[in-house]
Amino acid sequence: MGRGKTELKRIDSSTSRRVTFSKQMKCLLKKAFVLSVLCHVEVGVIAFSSQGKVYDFASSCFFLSLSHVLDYAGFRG
Amino acid sequence: MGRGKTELKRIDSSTSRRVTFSKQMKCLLKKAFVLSVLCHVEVGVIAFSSQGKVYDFASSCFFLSLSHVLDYAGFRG
DNA sequence: AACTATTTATAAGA
DNA sequence: TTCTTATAAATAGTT
Repeated sequence: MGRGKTELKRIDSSTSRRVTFSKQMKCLLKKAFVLSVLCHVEVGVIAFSSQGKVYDFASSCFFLSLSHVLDYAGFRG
Repeated sequence: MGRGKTELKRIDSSTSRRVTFSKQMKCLLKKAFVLSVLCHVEVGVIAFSSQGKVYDFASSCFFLSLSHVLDYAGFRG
């Protein structure tokens, strides 16, 4: 989106990649939230940035927190 | 988006709710995929429709499949 | 299940 | 860099 289509490939510049991640991650979480409300469904999103920071959204306590689920299941580190 | 802003509340009509879910879910999964490629990060999305159907995306085998992770962790049914 | 007017997201630019 | 803006993408209501 924005000024000109972009290729579907890893962004080379680490600075651009971080900026894009920050912007798109925010919107992804928002969209998951909106979807869960409008359609009354359970939605969970989780992502790990290259810095190892976790970003997540879970629509209800059913998921507790997806990151916690992953911890519980031993799927991180 | 679309013709007129919508309220951030559950869509009453079950038909509209299903149509909206189908449309938005598709885009949510696409956005997660695009984010994972552009920014080279691990992303996972999972949702359960009111019909109990699972929709998910996982950027790599690190997640295996989020739905499998949840099964493994005993977080479904 | 396609279309389209409008909103939302965002890539570049300032 | 934080804000702006032109453009792409998503989408609500319509056909």
